[in-house]
Amino acid sequence: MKKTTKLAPAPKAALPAPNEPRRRPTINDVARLANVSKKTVSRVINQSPFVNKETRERIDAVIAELGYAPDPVARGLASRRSYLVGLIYDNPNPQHVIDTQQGILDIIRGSGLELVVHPCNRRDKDFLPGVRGFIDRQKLAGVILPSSVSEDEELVALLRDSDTPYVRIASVLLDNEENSIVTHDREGARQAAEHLAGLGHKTIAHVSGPDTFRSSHERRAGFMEGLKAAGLSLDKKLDLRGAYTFQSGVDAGRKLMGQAMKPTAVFCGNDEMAAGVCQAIRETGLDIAKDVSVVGFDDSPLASRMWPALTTVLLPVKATGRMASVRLLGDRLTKEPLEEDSHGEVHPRLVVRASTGPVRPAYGA
Amino acid sequence: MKKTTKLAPAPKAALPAPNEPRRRPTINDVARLANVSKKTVSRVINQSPFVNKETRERIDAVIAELGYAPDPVARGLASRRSYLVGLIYDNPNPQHVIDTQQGILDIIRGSGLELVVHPCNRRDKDFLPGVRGFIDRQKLAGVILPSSVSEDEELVALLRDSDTPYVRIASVLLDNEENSIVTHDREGARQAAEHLAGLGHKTIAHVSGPDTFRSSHERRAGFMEGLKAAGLSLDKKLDLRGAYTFQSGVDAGRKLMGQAMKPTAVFCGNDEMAAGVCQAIRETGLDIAKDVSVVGFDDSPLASRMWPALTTVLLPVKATGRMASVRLLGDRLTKEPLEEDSHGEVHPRLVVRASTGPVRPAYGA
DNA sequence: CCGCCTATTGCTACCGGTGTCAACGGATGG
DNA sequence: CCATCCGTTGACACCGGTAGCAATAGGCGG
Repeated sequence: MKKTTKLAPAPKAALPAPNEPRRRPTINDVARLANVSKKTVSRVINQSPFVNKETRERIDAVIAELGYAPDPVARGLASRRSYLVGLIYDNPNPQHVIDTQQGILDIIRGSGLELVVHPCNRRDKDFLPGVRGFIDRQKLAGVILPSSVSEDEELVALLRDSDTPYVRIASVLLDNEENSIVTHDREGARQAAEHLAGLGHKTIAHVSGPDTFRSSHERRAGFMEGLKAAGLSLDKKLDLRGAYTFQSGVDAGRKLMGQAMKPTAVFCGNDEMAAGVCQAIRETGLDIAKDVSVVGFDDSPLASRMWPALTTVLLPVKATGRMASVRLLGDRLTKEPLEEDSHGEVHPRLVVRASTGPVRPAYGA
Repeated sequence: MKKTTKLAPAPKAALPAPNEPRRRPTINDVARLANVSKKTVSRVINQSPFVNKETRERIDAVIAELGYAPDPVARGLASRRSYLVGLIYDNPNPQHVIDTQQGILDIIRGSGLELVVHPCNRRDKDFLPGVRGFIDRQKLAGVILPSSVSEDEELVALLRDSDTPYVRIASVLLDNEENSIVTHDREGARQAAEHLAGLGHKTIAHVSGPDTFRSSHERRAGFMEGLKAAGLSLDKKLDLRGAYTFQSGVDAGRKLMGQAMKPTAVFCGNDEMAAGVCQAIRETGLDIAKDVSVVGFDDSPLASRMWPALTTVLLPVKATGRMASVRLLGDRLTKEPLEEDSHGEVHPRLVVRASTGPVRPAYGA
């Protein structure tokens, strides 16, 4: 490429020192070579419409030749807005986090933006100060709030205060549509209930998530709707609360299988708990599906790897990450987003696998 | 918010506008109030030893009063080094990524550093350009390379070139000790082999990972060592290669169970494949543990949630993330790292669960 | 009493961009 | 033919820090 240092007495080199160790080109280099002011180069990189076509082309050529790329740090300082997108989350259901992350990255890849992950603990006393520090130190381009934190109004207030754009992902509409992605968990749960009712189950239990999450309520509500539509109802003894964890599923399952009124089917608020319930059922020597049907929610990898594979409600988490990114950054993205990523909502969908089957008349009541 | 143009002749306010909308304090504010130059304030925030004790205290007081925190973006621009730590990964075994991430975050929390995640695809043609762009745009404080990319010498060369500090996490020592975390996968695999041999198994199969990963070889080598120590060897027909994926485990399992020489035990290169093998075994109507023992590697959440719970080799991934961060950032961290996080290596450990049992004489050969 | 050394501190120039506003040349309209 | 306007462009200050080096002030040995 460059052929410097071939001849001994560097032939009256231009100002940049003879053996300058390959410095990144700056906007000044571009300006000099294109014979314009740096302001005009700035206009070009920012797609200002007030630049003469020829000038723009000349500058673009120089940029290409030099392989110039603007320094996001410098831009950040000058424009008071960094090129970082924040993902704040709590309660890391790892798969959920990864999927969201992946969705966001799918969208921002190539746009010069980067993703900063910032987990937090809402029960921690300095949760808010911590997040506040993060937010106003980094002057983020935007923040994405997945369901684990999207319901925290204090957090959202913080973002509004600091004038940071954000998008909330939640099971229902919490804010205005512009900055929300809605997952309609309720619909998925209804499908689960209908599926079980359709198989003839009448004694159906529910293990819900912690009531600090809206999604727990939504999933439970959807489940109730489904039952009701089938002319069924949920007995108090079959209505348990878990914590979205495997262990809480085990506990709930044991309780259910240890009592007089045993369910012939269980709908769980997520797959983790469903796996726990399955374990409890097995401990009693019963079979999944044949004796007791189990339905989960999320369609985590676990669901398809279990044996029997878990019937569950697929929640397209990755898609929510993509949508949230598009909402947040629409204009700043280089490539046009796919049409499917521009919606503001996703709809869960029942995936029938092997953990559910027709009710077994002999068993139970 | 802003109420300009309300009163006609702005009443000769002090220089900071009347209703300045709560601006973050800058180093200049601190300097002015402490009656020193900004350079001295800079010295204080950077812990320079050349500051008079009293001066330092006065400045610290002002900083506390103002709640001042230096702007990482401005610092980044001036010092040509950002306050961002990069995590580059490929082949996202989601759990692995999350654990590493979590480990890193445990360490950098509170230190003002943030974590930027940057997945990539090594098979992609513009993998290197992509990463290069990322690296020299962001001037990262450091980069952590988990096992999925730590073996890529081109990538490492890139980092060296751009003068970016990095730490590689790998199953063996690839570089110098200063910038490596070694996981000694081999030891874990040996334990697995010994465990199976100890249960009386003689016809033991191995499903290894793709040979593009060093870990595949290490795990296989450790397994062989264990077999050898027990006076056993690995039959060619029982030596299969998978791809670290669930489906490849299913395929391998079907092949194993479909051939004449059936194993009484299978050691898999990771838990995903082990789960696949379990599924294949079940498809043939056989029982895990009772008929065929299965051992995995990683101790992913899946392992403990399966039924029967999977005997596996626990790899402390989160700890590797912590160690890598300490290696990378040692001095820049606010809190002293725990002693346990300052080592450069971890050792895997066999976790015996329910998927392994004594060999069943009647079955197999 | 003076020159030199050391401990502190400040001045000034950047880092690599963006924002404001004035300047400039040709086209237009009166 | 001149004032105005539009389309373009550049000069300059500034974002909030850091870096290099000079400046200042006592303290000390000679």
